[in-house]
Amino acid sequence: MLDSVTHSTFLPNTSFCDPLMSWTDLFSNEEYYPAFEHQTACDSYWTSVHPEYWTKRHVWEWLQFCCDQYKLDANCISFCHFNVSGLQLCSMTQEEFVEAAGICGEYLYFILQNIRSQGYSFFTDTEETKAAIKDYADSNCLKTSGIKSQDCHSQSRTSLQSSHLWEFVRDLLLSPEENCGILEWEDREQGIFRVVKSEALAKMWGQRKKNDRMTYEKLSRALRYYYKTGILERVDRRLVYKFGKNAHGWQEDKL
DNA sequence: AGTAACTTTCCTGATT
DNA sequence: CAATCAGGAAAGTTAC
Repeated sequence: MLDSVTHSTFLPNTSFCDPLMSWTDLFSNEEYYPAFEHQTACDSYWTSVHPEYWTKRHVWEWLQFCCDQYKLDANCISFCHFNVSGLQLCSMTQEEFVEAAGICGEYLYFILQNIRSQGYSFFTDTEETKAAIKDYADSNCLKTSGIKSQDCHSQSRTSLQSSHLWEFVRDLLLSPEENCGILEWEDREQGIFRVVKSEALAKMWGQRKKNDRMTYEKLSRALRYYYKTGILERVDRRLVYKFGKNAHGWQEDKL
């Protein structure tokens, strides 16, 4: 059951998710406050969503967190460069980060890559990563005073890290805000869904796996292997799949 | 270090 | 014709 509630309960909006106080202060200036889409009904905080699925608002929340926690100088950050979705943010190179935020950009890039590869648990989970953060910050004359265990969450173990394709697909289906019409339910009760944007799906999966050579052809081959194990069942229609008896966490009444 | 499960890559051929 | 589906084969990756 635990793994079926992944993104929605990944992190409660508590502790370090101290809201928009300093953010508002920082960006009360119009020119640094580009309009981004209004938060939808699905009002998630950035920590509850994988970076690739962040909305522009999530990206801003993340920047705010970084500024607050790592004492980054917000004046160094060109916020119009970060008026992007999570998908776009994840495709930015280190150079682009530096261009957008100088030395802070380097640090932001480092933090983002760690979140992407290790989940939010990288903040606390191992001494190694803590040391890595400290080393990195030290070598760049940045403060790490904000990185404290109490800033994080004991329950931050989730499937963010889980890289199984079917779970990725399931979680995307369960996140209407993030999936951008890439996947859609055809029969919610029976677990039948359709791949609407096959290339986008492959791209997103490729980003998750850090593999820019991923294609829908290859992704679909992996999906077909699931027929054997009962994770998926065959539906004789193009781009249509159905969760099988061994898939879990997708059913509405069991979430 | 070995293994098994899972994923990626490539391929041939069929279907839509 | 292009996109997709079906799987076999083999190599690569990851978790334990």
